[in-house]
Amino acid sequence: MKNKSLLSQYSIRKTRPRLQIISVIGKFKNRHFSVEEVLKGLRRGKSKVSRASAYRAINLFSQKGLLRPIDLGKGFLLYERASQKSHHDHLYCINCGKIIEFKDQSIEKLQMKVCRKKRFHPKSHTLRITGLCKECL
Amino acid sequence: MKNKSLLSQYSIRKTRPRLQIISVIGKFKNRHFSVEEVLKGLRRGKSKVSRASAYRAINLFSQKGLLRPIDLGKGFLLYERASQKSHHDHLYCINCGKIIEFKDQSIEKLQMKVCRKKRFHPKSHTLRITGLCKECL
DNA sequence: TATTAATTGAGACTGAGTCTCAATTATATA
DNA sequence: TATATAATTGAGACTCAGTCTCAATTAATA
Repeated sequence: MKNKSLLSQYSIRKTRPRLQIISVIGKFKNRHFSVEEVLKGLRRGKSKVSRASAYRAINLFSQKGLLRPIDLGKGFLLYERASQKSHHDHLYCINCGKIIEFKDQSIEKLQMKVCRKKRFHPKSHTLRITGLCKECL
Repeated sequence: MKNKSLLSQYSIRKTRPRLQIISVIGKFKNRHFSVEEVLKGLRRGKSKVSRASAYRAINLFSQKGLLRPIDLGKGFLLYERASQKSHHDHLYCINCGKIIEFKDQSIEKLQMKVCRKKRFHPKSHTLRITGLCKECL
């Protein structure tokens, strides 16, 4: 079973709620999703996982490196499968909500340089550019 | 009166609640503050400004360019006087909560380059590096 | 299979922020 | 200065994401 081995791979104990959550997340493919969307997906599929457990599981998955949280400044977090792509940053269109991903090694390097200069030890960073995508102009 | 002229300067209609809010904000000096902190400051000073009005005023001030919101990913926004310093980004220490500001023109330029490549029209951006400051290691 | 430790569900709770709408107040004009 | 009009306010109910508690359940392990 694919989902079971996915959990062992990340040393996460296998429980029914967690497997159901993984399965819903699988349906999102590459789309970013919120915990509330996962909950809706569970309800649609008749899975009775509590709100508390969904939040707990998704936090755990993020801790363990299976998911990656994305903060678009919307007042709640989105998530994505961490393994599907490596770290990247986001352009976020205020008008249509589109998320454009980008990766820029030179920016990352300059960030490291800033940290060295300030003797700051980075754990993670968020770079989000908000504006209008080409379709929305 | 300094606060009154500050409001006219930004074409903001002068009302008692807004003047009281400006006065509380003045007391924070260069410190970043949340709306709830402003509310506390108002209560301490016996000013009876409603929660709704405080949020409305501070949003308006941000629109008009008097304040600048800062999103440290804490689940609520902080603000700072926009005029006191120009745009900058933040290092945020998870352990002690310290905020270290930095400005890096090369990073800004690379961001613009990314936007041009994606035909994206930036309105604002947030770059936040989270980690441990030198004191907290 | 029994033991032990981790996990779960229900729902109350929190905290930031928004909304409504009648009452108040600021500004523009006469 | 008085008045008309438009903007602003306050009270508190509400929303929404997320957390907490704790008894009951379930997973891993021996």
